Amino acid sequence: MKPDRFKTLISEEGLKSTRQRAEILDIFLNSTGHKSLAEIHAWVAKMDPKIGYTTVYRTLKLLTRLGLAAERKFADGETRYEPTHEGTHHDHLICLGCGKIVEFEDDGLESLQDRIARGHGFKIFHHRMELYGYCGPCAHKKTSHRRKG
Amino acid sequence: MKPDRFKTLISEEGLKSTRQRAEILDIFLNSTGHKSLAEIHAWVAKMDPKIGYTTVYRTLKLLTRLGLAAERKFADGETRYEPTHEGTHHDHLICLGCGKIVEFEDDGLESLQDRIARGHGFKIFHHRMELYGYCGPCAHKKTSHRRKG
DNA sequence: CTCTTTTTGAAATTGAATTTCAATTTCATT
DNA sequence: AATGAAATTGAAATTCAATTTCAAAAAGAG
Repeated sequence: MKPDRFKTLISEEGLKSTRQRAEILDIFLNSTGHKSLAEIHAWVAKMDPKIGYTTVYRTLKLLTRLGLAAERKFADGETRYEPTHEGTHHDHLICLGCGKIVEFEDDGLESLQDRIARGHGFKIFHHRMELYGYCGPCAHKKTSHRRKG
Repeated sequence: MKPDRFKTLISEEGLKSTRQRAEILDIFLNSTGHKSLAEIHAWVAKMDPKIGYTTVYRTLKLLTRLGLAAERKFADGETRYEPTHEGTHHDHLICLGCGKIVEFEDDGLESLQDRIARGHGFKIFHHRMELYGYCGPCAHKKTSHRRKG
């Protein structure tokens, strides 16, 4: 997102465009995603140590409200933020070995959930689907350690 | 579960069978499931006000370790416990209106997740799938309020 | 430039989860 | 039934992330 677009977007909300917000947005949008508040703050602080944790917290909440960020909470309980420009809807594969998080999208899953919901008389608005296991490299490491077990 | 079976199970673990543990287990197994620690403690305290919150907490952790309980964390962030005698594997439908939680099991979902994981080189060990929406009655209420909207 | 409103950042607060520790209870052994 | 080591209990303390408070600083409309 261009700095000017953010300025416009934010003033349309009746909010003020500040150096802190611009810096945090810039760093956040260029991050890989699924970062915790502490991680994002660490990055921000590296660029500008004057920016406080609270401001990063509030800015991420703001970005979430504006639809630029999404909050996620996986099994480890940490709140993570991902930029939403990464494609609108997706679910996650999470490696129990190295912690890698992979996004995926599956139409079959979407229709299956609708079918399940209908079967129970529910109308679904959103869902959460996370698959926990081992990615290729980690699965391989585990297997080779067990060799001849 | 019979009191004696629990006594046996617990002594096999090298642990001690106490009145508190027996009472908590009894109340827990006869609950509807998906109850928070505070809710379970409230029930327990109703039967025996001397039993402390910490003991309920520790006992539920213990039951989880023994495989008699399962911890769940839905979108509201509260940790909930369900007795595992309710059928081993299932996922959840959660009503955004009344909070009702319905369990479901779907073989198609299981095979689909395997297919997705394989496509990304993952080996899956467990997953989390929650569908959020409105149950029949709540969906109906919402619609009728909107009538002629 | 001025004034009002918003934002910032450090510190304080909240609230659930977890740990501590002295007193109590269990239970294997007398 | 009595003993004593080891586990358990429960109240209080601690932890830790999330959130709020509040005085000082910054934004931006006029």
